[in-house]
Amino acid sequence: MVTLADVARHAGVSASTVSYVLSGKRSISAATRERVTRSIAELGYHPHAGARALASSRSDIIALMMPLRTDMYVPVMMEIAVAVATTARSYGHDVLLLTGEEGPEAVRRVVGSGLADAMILMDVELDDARLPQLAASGTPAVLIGLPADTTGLTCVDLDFAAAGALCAAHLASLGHREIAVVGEAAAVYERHTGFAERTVAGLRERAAALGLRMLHRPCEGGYDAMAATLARVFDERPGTTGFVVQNEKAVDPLLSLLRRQGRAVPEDVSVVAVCPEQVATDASVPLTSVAVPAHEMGRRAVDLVMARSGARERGEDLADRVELLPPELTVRASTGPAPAAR
Amino acid sequence: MVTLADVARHAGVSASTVSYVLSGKRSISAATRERVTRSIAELGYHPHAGARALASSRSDIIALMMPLRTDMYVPVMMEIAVAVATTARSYGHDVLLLTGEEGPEAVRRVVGSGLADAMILMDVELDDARLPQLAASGTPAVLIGLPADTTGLTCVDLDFAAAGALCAAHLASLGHREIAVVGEAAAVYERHTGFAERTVAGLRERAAALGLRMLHRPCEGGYDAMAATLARVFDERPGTTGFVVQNEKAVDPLLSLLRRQGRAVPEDVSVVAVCPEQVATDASVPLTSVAVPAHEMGRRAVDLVMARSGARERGEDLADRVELLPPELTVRASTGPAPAAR
DNA sequence: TTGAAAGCGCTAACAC
DNA sequence: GTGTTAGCGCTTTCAA
Repeated sequence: MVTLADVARHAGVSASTVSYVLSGKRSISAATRERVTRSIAELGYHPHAGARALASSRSDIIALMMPLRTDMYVPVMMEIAVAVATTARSYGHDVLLLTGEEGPEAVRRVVGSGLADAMILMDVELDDARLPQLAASGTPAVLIGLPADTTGLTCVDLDFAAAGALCAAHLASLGHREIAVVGEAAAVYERHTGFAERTVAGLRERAAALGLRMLHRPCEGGYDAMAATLARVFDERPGTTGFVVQNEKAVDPLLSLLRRQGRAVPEDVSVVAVCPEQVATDASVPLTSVAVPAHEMGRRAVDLVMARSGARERGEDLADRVELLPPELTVRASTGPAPAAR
Repeated sequence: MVTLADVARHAGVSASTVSYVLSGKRSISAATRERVTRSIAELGYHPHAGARALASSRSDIIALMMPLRTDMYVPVMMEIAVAVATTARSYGHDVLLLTGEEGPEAVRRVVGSGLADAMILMDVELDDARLPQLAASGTPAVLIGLPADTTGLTCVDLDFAAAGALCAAHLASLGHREIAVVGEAAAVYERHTGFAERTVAGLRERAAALGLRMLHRPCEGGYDAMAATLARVFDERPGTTGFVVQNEKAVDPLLSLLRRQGRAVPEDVSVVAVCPEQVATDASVPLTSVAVPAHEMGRRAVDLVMARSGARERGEDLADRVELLPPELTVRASTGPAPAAR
């Protein structure tokens, strides 16, 4: 193995000089830098990660904790993870992948061993068991999602309440008076992941303000579950002309069922979705939708966690910071004027 | 920070004894082990990962390299990644997440720095640029997917050729004589990822053997692309009664379009899919399918890479090993006797 | 069954 | 602008 000492000898300088050329932490003459750089290339030197971590007590690794669950829309998780990994690289960091399986213990293990020096948690629950552990460790961390108590925490998420409000306002502006919300699986609400509730709260509030009647129904997703939900909706509110869907697995079934029932979209019924862009554009009717900005969320999470790490090294202490990304509604082919208003 | 020396002092033993209690590499009296274990717990000691890696030159980290692409079915990638992470933990290892973005350079960096001591590559292409780099580094590695030349490599994958053959045989046994294959996006074939070609090859061969006429058409997926593909198929082969789909994004559109055209599944047309179980069971008609065993692939990849690492430490050298998982066809509601045969 | 001690390769004062 | 040197916390011979 090629070591720093080998490079130093080859370049005719001391070890520390090589180290400083690499870290840029002190000024080096152009000539020396040149010689060292050349030696590094010639010998094919790579600094040993473990040795560096030991000496500097920084591993340059961010741990990313993912949920194991399957009731969430997986591509969003994946897009966040990829965004985290690529953004981390742009900061010269790598990403350690942890699954939720180990639970709070993983936080202790990874941070206690110095394996990672920062952490990003995905799919945070309102009352997440990992948070006390994290707070106690003092590790710079960023949550994707919003827990009940954000004191001392940094969080990133889509502003789901605003997203809900946006959907309600859009349908109202088209003259719809009765709308139905097809939500996530009941388990998602029971787990209190937060985002689903926040969307519904935003919808409800704006709907009330605009004088809309609104019905909210959780839905497991899939064809059969959607069929049952849809039947119930039209049974209870035959006058429903607008749908808001926040459940990727319910999108295709919903459109397919409406078609089969002879309800044209958007002539008879309008549909707005809260979902990733691709789901909206790939649907049988391109959907008017509020995008879940997965990539942006991953990127911001890394930006924030790096800022926190930097602050910590400078001895600053950071205030809580909750960053809610503003939703954007894109109008496509699935929404139009309410039938009565035409 | 609590160090090994702290534990040793607290337990009244030497540092090496603590180390050996932890590693189990030499026998320790029950009494001593007990004292040491207690001290570790009391002090809340966690070995420093960097120091350990430096002294032992093993990081206990497996690097997992994922593709960045979006034309693959993402949940499969994700399920493999989660399976890799959880299986790795059962071996006491962690997983470093690399995206394909850095390309071959990532292999050099991660292995050269001793950050990871083994590697798993996903979505390997027939002529993958990372392979020479890997071979040169001598790092224990396992590929998920099959390159053109597997000399000296360990690979895991579904036996897609056998999967194709199984689909052809199933349709033939039901009396179908003309079948159409809806494949992955053209880009997937152009990239020569292998799996798509292998499925088609297996289909073609068995179809020929059983006297089936077969048409193969790549498809981008999504509603519009599927509509165009379907029109062409029935235009060229009006007698087509069986479909094989290997494209998750085409499944729902295909079923939806057939329904709209008044072709009942499975009475008029049978459909077999090569896809994850969930896609098959969630479809509007539960699909007869050959599952892509994502979890199993991730798990086996870790098993094999750990075996390779172990062998390397014992100085053995391993022969090539290509492990093709046997496909299983599950009959559901989307296939039935060919109309003519009823 | 246990201890002593020599590194592993790098960083970061401290000198000049 | 550069060199010297003392660790960082652990593993592993070597010795007892």
